[in-house]
Amino acid sequence: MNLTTKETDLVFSIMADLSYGYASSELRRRVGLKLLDLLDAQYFASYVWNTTENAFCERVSINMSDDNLGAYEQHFQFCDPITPVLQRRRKATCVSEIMPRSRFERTEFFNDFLANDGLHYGVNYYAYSGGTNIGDLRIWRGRNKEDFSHRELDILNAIGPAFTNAMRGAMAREKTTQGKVDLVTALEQAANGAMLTAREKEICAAVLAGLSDQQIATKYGISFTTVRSHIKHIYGKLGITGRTQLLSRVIMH
Amino acid sequence: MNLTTKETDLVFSIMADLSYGYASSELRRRVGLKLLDLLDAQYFASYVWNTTENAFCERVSINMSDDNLGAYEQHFQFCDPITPVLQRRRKATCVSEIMPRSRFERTEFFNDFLANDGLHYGVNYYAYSGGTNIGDLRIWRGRNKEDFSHRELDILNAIGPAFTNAMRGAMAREKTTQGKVDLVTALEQAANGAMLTAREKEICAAVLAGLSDQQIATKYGISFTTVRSHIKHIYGKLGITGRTQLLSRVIMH
DNA sequence: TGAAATATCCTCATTACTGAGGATAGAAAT
DNA sequence: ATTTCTATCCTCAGTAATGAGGATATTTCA
Repeated sequence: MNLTTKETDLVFSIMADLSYGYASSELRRRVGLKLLDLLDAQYFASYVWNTTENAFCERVSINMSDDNLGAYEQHFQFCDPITPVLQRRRKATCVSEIMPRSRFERTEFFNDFLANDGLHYGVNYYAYSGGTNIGDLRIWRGRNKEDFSHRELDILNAIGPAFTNAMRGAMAREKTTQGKVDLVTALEQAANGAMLTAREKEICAAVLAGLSDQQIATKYGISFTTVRSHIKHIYGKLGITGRTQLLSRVIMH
Repeated sequence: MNLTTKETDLVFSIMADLSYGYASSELRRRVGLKLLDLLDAQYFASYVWNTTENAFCERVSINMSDDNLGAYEQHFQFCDPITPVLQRRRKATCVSEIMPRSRFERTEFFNDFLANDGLHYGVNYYAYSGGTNIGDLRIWRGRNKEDFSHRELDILNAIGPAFTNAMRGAMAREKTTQGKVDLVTALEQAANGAMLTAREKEICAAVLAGLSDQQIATKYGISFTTVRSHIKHIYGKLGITGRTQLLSRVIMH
């Protein structure tokens, strides 16, 4: 398989997006836009499977009606004859690979949901991390188009693992409060190691929160000079000479 | 730019390698092998810059003599007229872009080291994470070949960011000092979000490392006022008013 | 090629921080 | 009961950082 100039540009552009460090939703939106162009498709949707609720959440969509997708989330996803099968696949899969076209077009799911928005030919890719579905790519073409070819599936399959990896990274970064908690525990450790008093720890945390000496004084209702005294003691105990060193000291041991 | 069948296969294969989760050295070896094929080159070397020792370490090489590379690590890297310049670039750069061929071929570095192993035309790519060089790709062609073309540089530049991202992930997995890596990735995110330039990211990282403005100036060999300029721009882009706020901004999002 | 972005350098006034020297009152430990 | 620790307050000299105003050369990109 060779790639045309336009395809090469799009593939490289997607690679760049996957490496940039976007948040998971922005990542899916950007990749979706470019995949539509790359695969000559018109409709894109992406969800993240929520294991606790057993449902698809965090919708990202392009060219699809919100009402229809709302209906999918509320109703159709629970009587969807194709997505659970597609979801089990670990590679890009056309709807037509798992259900004959004739039968598919007679389903309620197709007639009342997909066709409602003009979706006729679909291919899905599901990203997995350690057995957990962490996001998907659902690409659809309209009635006037044809089904996806092997070539197009190959392209999607090439991009798939890179997308999975990027989603994994994005979700790891989004795992809430991680940094904050780490900072607090790191501070606690450093403080205990250096025998900081309770008050000194408090001041220390305030410094790390980005407050100026005067702000700290106001916050704790003590005088500026008292704050300075505390900070001087903290520096002495930690063997540092300034607040920026405080951070590197606390974070990097 | 279009890609031939062979090139497409190699690009997709590299993408797969970059997403697989290999250790950093294995990652570089695999990518190196495929890049040689992709760029019609014969020699590959890759190092990771060690900031504490100010030297290139963790060699991975293909088709190059161990003796010669040993000499590079011991001696030539410290009197290398081209690599420090290439290293400062944030994109794939040919040796011929930074030094005229005629002058280059008269250097001791070329005659006693490179030509010794048959290396004539080279292109390098340096991966950066938050101002830190976390790995490189050095690709060389022999005497009987020609210099690398723009097209080949474009290909390498497309793969570059994905390689950087993969290296970042690999090193995060390998690093035991979790905090440091978290800080680096957090910085990377904040920097991307605020559209910081490469140089600004570097300065930003130095500030976070606890260096004073004067120390930063010395470290990068620029004037104190230039550092101040960069920092001023960083504050403007991030909407903050001081370095302690920078800390809380980067750490706590 | 021309515009925009980037990296580099500069001054000057002001503010914030650091280091070194105190003092005092109360709590905790020996 | 005395010492040590802690929290609070103070001055003052010196250093570092900030904000606002530039300038210029190079690189990048449309």
